This record gives sequence, C-alpha cells and structure tokens, in this order.
Amino acid sequence: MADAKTSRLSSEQRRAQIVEAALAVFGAKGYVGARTDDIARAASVSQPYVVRLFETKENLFVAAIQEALDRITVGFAAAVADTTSDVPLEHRIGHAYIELVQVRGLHQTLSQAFLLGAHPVIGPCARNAFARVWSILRDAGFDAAAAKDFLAEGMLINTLIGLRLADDYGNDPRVDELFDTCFPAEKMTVLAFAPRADEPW
Amino acid sequence: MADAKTSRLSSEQRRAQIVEAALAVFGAKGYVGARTDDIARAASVSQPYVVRLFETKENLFVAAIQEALDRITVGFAAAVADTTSDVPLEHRIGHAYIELVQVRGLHQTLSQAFLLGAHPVIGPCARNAFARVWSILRDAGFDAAAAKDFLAEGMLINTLIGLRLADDYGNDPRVDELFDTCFPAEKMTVLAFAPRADEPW
DNA sequence: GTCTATAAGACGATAGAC
DNA sequence: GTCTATCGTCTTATAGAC
Repeated sequence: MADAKTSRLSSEQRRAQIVEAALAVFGAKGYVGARTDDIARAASVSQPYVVRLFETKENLFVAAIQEALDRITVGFAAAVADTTSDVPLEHRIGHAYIELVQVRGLHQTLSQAFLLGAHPVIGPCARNAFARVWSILRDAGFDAAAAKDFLAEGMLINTLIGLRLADDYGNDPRVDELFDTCFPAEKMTVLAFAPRADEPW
Repeated sequence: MADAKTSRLSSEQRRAQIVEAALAVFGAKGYVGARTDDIARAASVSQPYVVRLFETKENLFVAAIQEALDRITVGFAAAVADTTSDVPLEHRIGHAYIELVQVRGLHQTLSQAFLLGAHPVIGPCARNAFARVWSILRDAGFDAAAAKDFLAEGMLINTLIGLRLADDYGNDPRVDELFDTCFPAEKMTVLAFAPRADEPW
C-alpha cells in the first residue's frame, strides 16, 4: 500500500500491492460494501485498472482470501518450527495468529468470507480455507478437541477485532473484563494494531 | 414471514413481520448486500412501505439486532430457570443457543453486526449486544474464564453456520471431522436447520 | 395502512487512448 | 502498464394517490 504514484511496476508487483489494499478494504467494509474504487485508491491506482488486472471484484476477493491463507500458513509453520523456547506449541501458534493483526484486514476479511457460504464461488473457497487451517492444526499435532478449542478462540478473536471492542476499552466495565479475559497476554498488541476509526475510505 | 398479502395489519404486527424477514435476509446477504426490496418481498409488502415504517435501512438493521438479542435473552433465561433435569447449566445454555438456529438468520445477522464495529450507529449497538450477552452469562454464574469459553464456542458455531459447512458435510473428510467435533450432540439440529441454498432472494 | 411511480445517486465494468 | 471517460444497472428514499 506504500504509494506507488506515477511509477510503472511489473504486473506482479501491482497485483501484490492491490491484494494488500484489498485485504484492508474488504476487511473494513465487507465484500459488497467495499468498492473497487476504494481499493484502487488505497493502492494508488485507478479503478478501471484494478478491474483490468483481476477481471472482477469477485476474483479480487478470492485473491485476498488466498493471500490471508498464505500468510497464516507461513506464520503457523514458523511457529511450529520455532523450538528455541520452551513455550508450548498451542501458545506459539496462538501468538502467531494474533500477530497477524499486523496484516491489516486479514482477520476481518476472513470473517467476511466465512459469512459468504452461500456464494457460489466464494463459499467453496471460504470453506476450503477453513478446512485448510483445520488440517494445519491437526498436522501440527493438535487432536480434534484441541483444534476445535483453538479455532473457537480464533473466531472469538476475529469477532472482537471486527467489533472494534478496543474502541470502547476503558469506557465500559463489561467490555474491560471481557477484553482482559480474552487477551490476558496479547492485550497490548491487539490494542496497538486495532483498526483505526479514521481510515480514509 | 408467513404471507400476509392483501390484509391490513396493525403497524405493530407489520413491524414484527418485517423484522423477522429482515433477520433472514440480513443474515443471508449482509447489511450492505441485503436490499430493502428483498426484505419487503420476504415480508410480502412493498419496498417503500418498509422504508416508511423504519425510515432507513440502518434503523431496520438495528431493530433486527435488537430482536436477535431479545430472543437470546429469553432463550437463555428459560435455560437458566429450567432445573427440571440434572443437565449442567453450561449445557442447557449451549443447547438454547444452538436451538436459536430455528430463528432464521439470527446467528448470521449477529455475525454481520459484529463485523460492523466501525459503523457509527451499528458499531456501538453491536458492541452493546455483545457486552449484554457477557453480562447475562456472568449473572447466570459463569466465571470470566467460563464465559469466555462459552462465547468462543458460540462464535465458532456462528462461523460454521455462516460458512454453510453443513453443505459440504459428507464430501470432505476434513469437514466431516471438524463438523463432528464441533457439534457432537447437536449435529442433527444444525444440519436440519442449516440455511437452505435455495432462498428466493 | 399500503401501493405505484420515480428521482437521485451510486458502482462495476467496458472502450479506447497514451 | 495505466489512465480518462462513460454506459448501464441497481438501489434507497421521496412524492403522492387510494
């Protein structure tokens, strides 16, 4: 998303830049709510050019889901491989998941995708992404019950991010207790990377 | 949603009918994706009349969230009060939550709302609904950790419903294991009430 | 209480130049 | 590789009749 302005980039570089912007915008406004023009602006290109590169908004959304899944795959693989500390596997992967808030819109775009199960193209793609994460966890050694608990906590994290619960932190005692219970260790990370309310679209 | 056709109802009855339709349609298509006309059709009234009764689509969505929260409140209260069996409280409330799939679109509309944290009107409303459920659980005797676990599982259930994972049940071994792990007891209920792919809008 | 007609403003996608 | 201009369609909301 770092502005590219007038420079001429390779198609691949532009695609990557636009997908990054798409994650942020789809995450913030949803599949239907996000305009291809919002994404174009965020990537500093024209709206027709976004359509030119991806043909349709639908393709672009699918590419965004794929990008999110790739990032998770890489992050989880690194967490599994990192045996330098004595932190248990569940915590390492959980930490990796929360750290992905640094990829703006990742959790929210996935949540959006998970609500599009009825969509003929996005639905199967979203189910596949979810099932893929299940496989990654199982292959990493989680038993079915542990994988379920991990996913449940992940969906709760996604929800609190989408709700922007961090916005109300400090204003509502119920919210404070909820937030502190859900992010006992990762609180500062989540607060720091909470989506800002002042996004330009 | 039972068709009303040409009959003249009281404003209150119509509102209730439209809110019921709104839950189903907002749940299926999201806040932006749902058209006021879809909701009008589902409630067998004209599109301008929906706007007449609720002023704006935004108001209607807020009314749908409120309806969902009311249903949850009533269902949970009944589960807490029902001490006729020796089923533990967590299971009774959990069962009540899953049974709410019978209110079409309830879980999905809430999920949609939970992604609208940035919306100036819906965001605070959604955060309040979530915090309200937290309070209900805490007041019912759950400690903070148990309330968190309950909500996490609830968000996982919402996700699997939104994904329409039941659509793929029997076709993908990963999905089967995931589904069976997440709904060991309530499987048949969830499968039976899974949103149909052939909704008329 | 409820409808028909329509205004007013999006928004995705296409055409075609540079 | 990238842009400007624009078409066609959809969609919320209003006006006003019955």
